[in-house]
Amino acid sequence: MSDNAPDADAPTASESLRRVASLDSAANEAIELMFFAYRDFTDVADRILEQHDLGRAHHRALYFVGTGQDVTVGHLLDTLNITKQSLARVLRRLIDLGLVVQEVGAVDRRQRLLRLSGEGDSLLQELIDAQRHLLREAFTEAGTERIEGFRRVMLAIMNEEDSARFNRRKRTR
Amino acid sequence: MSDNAPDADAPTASESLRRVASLDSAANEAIELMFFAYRDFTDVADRILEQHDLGRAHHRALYFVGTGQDVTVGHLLDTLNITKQSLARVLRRLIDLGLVVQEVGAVDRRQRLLRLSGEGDSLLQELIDAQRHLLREAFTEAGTERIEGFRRVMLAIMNEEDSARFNRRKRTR
DNA sequence: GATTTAAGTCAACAGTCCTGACATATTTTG
DNA sequence: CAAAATATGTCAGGACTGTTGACTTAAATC
Repeated sequence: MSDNAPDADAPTASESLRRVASLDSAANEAIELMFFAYRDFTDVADRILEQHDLGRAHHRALYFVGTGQDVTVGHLLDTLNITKQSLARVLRRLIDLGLVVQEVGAVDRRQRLLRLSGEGDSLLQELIDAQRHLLREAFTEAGTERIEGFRRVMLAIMNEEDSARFNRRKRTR
Repeated sequence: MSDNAPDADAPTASESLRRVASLDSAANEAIELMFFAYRDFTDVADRILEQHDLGRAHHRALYFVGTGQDVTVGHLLDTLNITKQSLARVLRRLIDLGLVVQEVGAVDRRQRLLRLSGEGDSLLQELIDAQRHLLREAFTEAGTERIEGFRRVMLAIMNEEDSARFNRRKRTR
């Protein structure tokens, strides 16, 4: 059922115990894998952000503004799951620095459509390049045939709301 | 080489271009996988921590104190990559709450060996259970044969220092 | 015209991280 | 043994990111 072995006979009690135990120990290990891998993944971006006196919050806003279409403040609030105040502070800084520009929505003039300036885009590209480079190397080191396993597990870790958001974003681009 | 096709002949220029491009697009996708998966992974713990008025920093300290042996303040500083001040504040709280206890090192009396109280341990177990449960479900959903791909990629994402630390911790337990 | 919605703003507070400086106890070293 | 190094703790102060709650403005919708 779960693996593709032709189950000639049902798993014995001890076998299924072993299976559960190994799933548990893999999960225990994965707790640490998540911690260390995520830390090093964010580190490569943090080093670039530091040079511009920006933080992770700016990175996230820049990212979702730059990779989406017709991104409004409301969309950003939804995607980032933070409050209007938190976002406002971050967005204000990005706008003041000239990295993000706003324009009044064509359909709904209450909306402020956000997009990156040329400068904002080159910073974002620098950040994406750094993380993409790290991941490309990791895929090569792990073996490209392992990418699919990584993908599927990461997708399964995400909650429904986020995997829906993820797929929506993918489709839209 | 990278896929399991019997490479009868060397890859053409356009093939190797395609391969690089697909590696890039997998890496682009992975940037978002990391963001959303990590957020949901930490969320399950955050919900528990909230009930105890503790934050992520307390979680991390609790985790590494509880899963290591003869953990000193210095070890914790190394593992967490934060400053003494940051750790001190967090540790003070955990000690005041009676979740962590200190004892003077037997070999080196300058050291303070840290360990969890019964209460600290049950909180840690609650946190680990929540994340382990999420990961176990994810492994099952993705298919247990995909765990190895996930593992290897995550390990490869980690920098050398952290993968060394990771392996050291594994061996020690 | 009244209500709802999108966005911006003010004030205040909390958690977590940082730097730099300095104190104490203990171990190691010359 | 005295001096230097190490492990820990602590003080002061600053930065960033997140929170809640209340209020305003402008535009869309009913």
